[in-house]
Amino acid sequence: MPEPLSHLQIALTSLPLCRQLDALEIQALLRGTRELALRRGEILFSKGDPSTGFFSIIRGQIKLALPSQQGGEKVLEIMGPGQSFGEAVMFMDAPYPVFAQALTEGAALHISKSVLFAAMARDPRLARKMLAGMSMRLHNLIQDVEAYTLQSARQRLVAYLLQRAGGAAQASAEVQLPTSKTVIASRLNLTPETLSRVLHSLSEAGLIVVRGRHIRVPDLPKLAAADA
Amino acid sequence: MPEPLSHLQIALTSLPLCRQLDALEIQALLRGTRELALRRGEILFSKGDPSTGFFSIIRGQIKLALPSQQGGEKVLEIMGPGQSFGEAVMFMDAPYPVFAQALTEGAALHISKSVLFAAMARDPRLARKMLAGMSMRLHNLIQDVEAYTLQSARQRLVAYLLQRAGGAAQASAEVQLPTSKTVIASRLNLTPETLSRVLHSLSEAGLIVVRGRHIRVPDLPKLAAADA
DNA sequence: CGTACCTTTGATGTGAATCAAGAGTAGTGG
DNA sequence: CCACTACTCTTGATTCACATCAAAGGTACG
Repeated sequence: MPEPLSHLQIALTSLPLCRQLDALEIQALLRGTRELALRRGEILFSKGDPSTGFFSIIRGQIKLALPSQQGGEKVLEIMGPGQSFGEAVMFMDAPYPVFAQALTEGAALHISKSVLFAAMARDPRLARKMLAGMSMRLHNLIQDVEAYTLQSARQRLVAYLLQRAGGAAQASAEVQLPTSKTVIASRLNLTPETLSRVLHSLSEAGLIVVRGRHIRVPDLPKLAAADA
Repeated sequence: MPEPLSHLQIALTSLPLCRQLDALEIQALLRGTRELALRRGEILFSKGDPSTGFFSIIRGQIKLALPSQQGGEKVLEIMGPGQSFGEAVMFMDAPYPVFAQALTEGAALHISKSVLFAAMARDPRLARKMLAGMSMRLHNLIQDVEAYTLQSARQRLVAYLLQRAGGAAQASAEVQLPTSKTVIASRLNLTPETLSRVLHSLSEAGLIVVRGRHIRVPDLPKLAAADA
C-alpha cells in the first residue's frame, strides 16, 4: 500500500531535472532533500561558503549577487519558482563565488550533493540534464558579459524589456518588473538614478509607458529599433 | 598485434577529458576526431554557426570573442595548447554565441558531437568530467563579470598580472603576456590606449618593469596591495 | 501614522573612450 | 640586407556616458 505523496515529493518530482526519473530514484533523492522556509532578506549562503548541495525555488524570489568592497553589491540573477541554482559549485572544490538572498518570503528545496551524485552514477540521464542546464547558464552569462561590455545603459534596459516581453514578435506588450527598480538597476549594472533617467527618456520618446513596476510597450518592434 | 599509435591518438589520449578512459573508448572517439591545421587569423567558427562538436588546441593560440556592431570585437578568452572549447554549445540547440579565431599558426582537434554523446552514454565518467570542466568555465566567467562590473581598469590589470604570476604567493615574478597588448586590452575590456597608460602608471609607481611583452614584478604582495 | 526605504530630479565630477599623431617593431619582397 | 609597408604601441588633448552627491517627494508597511 503506497504512502500518500508528501508535498515535498511533489515539489521534487516537478523539477525539470527530475522529469523522466522513475519513482525509485525520486525516493532516493528525497532522502537528501530538505525544505527551507525563507524570510525576506534571509541569506541562503554567503560568498566563500562551501557547497553541500543545490537549491530549487518553490515560492518567492531569490537573488544571486556579488558583494563589492564598499558594502554595495552587484546582482547577477533574479530567480523565481521552478528555477534552481548552485549546481555548478558542487562539481568543484571551490566555495560559492556569489551569495544568495531571498527577495521575498518563500520556500526552497535543498538537495544534498552526495545523494545527487549517487543518483547520477545510477542514471546517466541525470548527468545529461545537468549538462543541459549548465550549458544554458553559461550561455546566459555570456549574453550578460556581451551586454555589460558592448552595450550602453539604454541598450541594456531595452534588451531587458524585450526579453521580459518575450522577444519583439508581438506588436505590443505589458511588462511587469519582477522586483524593485533598485535591484533591477543592479542586475543591469546601473545605478538607480541612471535607470530612472533612462526609463524617463524612453517614456518621453513615447516608446514605453511606466506606472510603478508596470511598463506598457505599445510598439515592441519600434522599441527594438530604438537603438542599433 | 597492436597498430602503432597515431599522433592523433596520442593527442586525444592526453586530453584531460579522456584521462582514465580505456583504449576502446579512445578508439571510438578517434573515429569522430579530425585534425585541423590553423593559419594565423583563421576563423574556426563564427557567431551564429551551428555546433557539430568541440575543439581542443594542440599547438598555437586561439581567441574566443564577441563581434561588436561597429566592426570591433570583445575578446572573452585567450587559449593555448591543451585547452578545449565549444563543449557547452553542443548541449543546446542554440548556435555559437561567440566566434573563434586563431591568433597564431597551430593545430587543433575537432571531436564530433555524435561520437562524444555515444561515448558519454557508455561511460558515466565522461559526463562527470564534462560537468567539472563546465563548472570551471562558469566559475571563471563569473569572476570576469565581477571584474568588469566591480573593478577599475587598474584593478583588472593587476588581477590579471597576479593571476598570470600564479597568485601572490611568491615574492616576485616574471610575467610573459601571451599575445599582443591590443588583444590583452580587449580581454580586460579596455582600449589599447588605456592599457598602455595603466601599464605606464604601474611602472612609474615602481610596481612593475615592462619590456615589450615581458613584465617583471619585483614585489608581488606590494602589487596585490596596490589597490584595495 | 510614522518611519524607513524606494524613486525621481538636478548639479557636479570623473574614469575611461575617442580622436589625433607620432614612434617603435616586425614581417615582406626586391 | 635593406627598404617598404603595416601593425603595434605610446603619448597628449578632448569628450562623454555614467557615477556620485544632494535633496525632495512617494510608497509601503509595521
